[in-house]
Amino acid sequence: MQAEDQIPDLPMTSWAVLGELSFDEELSGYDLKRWAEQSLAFFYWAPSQSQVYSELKRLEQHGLVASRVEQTHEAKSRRLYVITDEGRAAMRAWMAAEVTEQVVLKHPYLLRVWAAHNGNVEDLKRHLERHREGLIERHATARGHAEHAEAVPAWKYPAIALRWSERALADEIDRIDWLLTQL
Amino acid sequence: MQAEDQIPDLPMTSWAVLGELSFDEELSGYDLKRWAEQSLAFFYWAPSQSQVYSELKRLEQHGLVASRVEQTHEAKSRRLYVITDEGRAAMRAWMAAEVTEQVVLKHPYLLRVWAAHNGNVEDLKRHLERHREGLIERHATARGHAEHAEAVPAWKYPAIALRWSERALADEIDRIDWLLTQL
DNA sequence: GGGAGCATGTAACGGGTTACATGATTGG
DNA sequence: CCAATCATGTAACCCGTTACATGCTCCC
Repeated sequence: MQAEDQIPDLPMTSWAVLGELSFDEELSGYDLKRWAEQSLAFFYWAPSQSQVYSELKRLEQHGLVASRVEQTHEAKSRRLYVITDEGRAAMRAWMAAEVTEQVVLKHPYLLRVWAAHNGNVEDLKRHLERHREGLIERHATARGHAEHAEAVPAWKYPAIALRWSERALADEIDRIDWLLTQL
Repeated sequence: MQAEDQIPDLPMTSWAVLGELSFDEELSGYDLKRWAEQSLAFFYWAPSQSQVYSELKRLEQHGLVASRVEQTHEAKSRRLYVITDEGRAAMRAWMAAEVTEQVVLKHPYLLRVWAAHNGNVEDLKRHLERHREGLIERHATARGHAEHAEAVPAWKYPAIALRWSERALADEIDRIDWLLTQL
């Protein structure tokens, strides 16, 4: 009776891809990659193109997704994937199970702050300011995506995740500003 | 004249280990691992034990560190590493160069928030609350380490990095609380 | 006509993890 | 005496990236 026992052992990225398909749309590897860049990338990861395809193969081997080939035009086709009932059951079980994975943060800028006695502090400040500029942009992008998602009822939870990302980026900007006062 | 050209091409974790040795203490692989857990782990990563040893080998092959064997007791020895002048030069060049690596965040809880329509929201909330408890603990630990580091002048920058981590964890806790109101 | 975007896939590589293996020392 | 900690290392494995390879379609 324990759902956990039936959870197939997949890497996290598989769950991310299966999660995308759990929104019940028929999507190609290409679609999945682009969508991941606009949502998952903010709090999880943007998988490489080649990985999306290999994860789809893996999921299909496990019977969690099914595919068909669509003949877009005479000499062109694309493979479209849908989640199966097994896939939906796996997602449910995965959601119910304890979270065993750790939150991973790898912050190359903080590594340099930590080791700042090896270099010039003004150089480091310039690096941080450039980082800050990128964050401002990402923050605006996250807000845009969040607003977009909020307009679609089925995307309630993606919208919450994107608002979280917006907040996380705002917090990160504040902390960069704080860092600049400390250096 | 461009320092960047002379930077050996090493994975980030190598720089983390070399960075530890840049504080001019003679340390064993075991020491390095433990210290990483207490500082680097908060904003970068806790490398596995086996990796520390292999990174040290790599660094020694590049001439960035040097080692000697200390005979602790008759039948027991440990290998102690120090940074070389070349290693110090490499660290300086690395600090001056543009930061090309991306900040990596992999948040398994947010992935589940994003895909929350697949499961029970109450389950998810419970997972988040457990996560919150862990964060409270980590927050206290970070503060302790930061206070400890602040007492040592040579650890000025590690102390700043740890204070940053303390703030990052406080922000993360606030965002979890916000998430719980939204679900 | 040409460049941007659509679209899919393979192969090589490597960073990093887990598991295995071993054994001494220290403190309760 | 026994468990925890100190201490080092190897081997297998795999996730994920980069680079390579190919070719169509749409729009300016």
